[in-house]
Amino acid sequence: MKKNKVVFMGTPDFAVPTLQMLIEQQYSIELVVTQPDRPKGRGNKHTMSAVKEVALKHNLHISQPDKIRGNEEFYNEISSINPEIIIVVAFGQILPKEILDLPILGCINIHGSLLPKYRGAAPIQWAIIDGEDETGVTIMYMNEGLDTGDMIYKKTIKIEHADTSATLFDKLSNVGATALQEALPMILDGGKDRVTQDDSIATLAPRINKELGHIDFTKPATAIYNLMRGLIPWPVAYFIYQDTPIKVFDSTVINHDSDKLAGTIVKVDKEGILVQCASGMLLITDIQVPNKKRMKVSEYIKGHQIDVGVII
RNA sequence: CGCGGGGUGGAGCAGUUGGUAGCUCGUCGGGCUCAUAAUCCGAAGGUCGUAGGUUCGAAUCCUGCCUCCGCAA
Repeated sequence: MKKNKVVFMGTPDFAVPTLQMLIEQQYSIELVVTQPDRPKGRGNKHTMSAVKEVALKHNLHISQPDKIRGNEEFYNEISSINPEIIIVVAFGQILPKEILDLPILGCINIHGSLLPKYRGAAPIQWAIIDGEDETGVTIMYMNEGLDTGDMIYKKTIKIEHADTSATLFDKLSNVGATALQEALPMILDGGKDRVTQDDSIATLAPRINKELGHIDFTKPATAIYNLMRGLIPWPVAYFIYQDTPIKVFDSTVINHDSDKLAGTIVKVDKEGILVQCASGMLLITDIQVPNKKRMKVSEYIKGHQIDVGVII
């Protein structure tokens, strides 16, 4: 039985495996901090975070401060607990210095990349978009910088050709939990093996936005394929056909070229929509148009027309 | 009271001066063919989500209900 007093901070699905691991390992979780319930979904119903659901099920104390910075009430709440360690996984807010300094063993973060590469909000997506072969998680001490703290443990996994951000999130959330489990003894021992990040090889993984999903067919087919899978499940890559944005959910890279310009629709049939790119072609097989759900191109063309020769 | 779209033969869609329904694909039968996912001929299959209203008459207008979905990070 581990008696160390832990505060857990996290919000989405990604953080759930770690919380469950801490529960199973019988750490003394004094408090779970998560984002407030937000209006979400059709009809704007208030929905609790994935972490809150788990915390409720295990009768853990929950705190949902609106803002953490400058929030005296929350600071008092957490400092009165006097935690030895604070574990932060995809929490969604920057922690102020006074909280970082609180626990004697430090604030620990699980980051979804092999630091110092891909610091920032969207490390998993960018690793895929950049066509990386592998990525992983890093267990690190938090400081005031953006994912710049000392590292204590890493775990690497391969990025499969068919991986999307959705599948990789899933994998890494579990890898993150086991990585932390393996790293905790070192941390509880004072973290003597911490390694400083080499800032000179650091890269940034900024927040993803919708516009990033607009496919530029003057890029190589492979790059577009990587962009597509990196933007699943959100915001999803798209192209514009006759003023209608069409999202691309799946496609295949074809390794030879037509004699058409990049961006030209070369062929349309039940196999999919074949588009010439800068190098190679992309066979688009799964799409979604506004107000419709995702469907195969073979289904879509039964009721809609897509003309060959159009440049998109 | 967040915004919005839809429910029509197996699938995807069309059907805004209201007059009992069409298209593409698929399915079935047949022809052609060494053969074929190719092609040709033919056929089957729909109480137009549901309850009610307006009307001589509604898939098409109005109301309630059920139900599916998209956008909002």
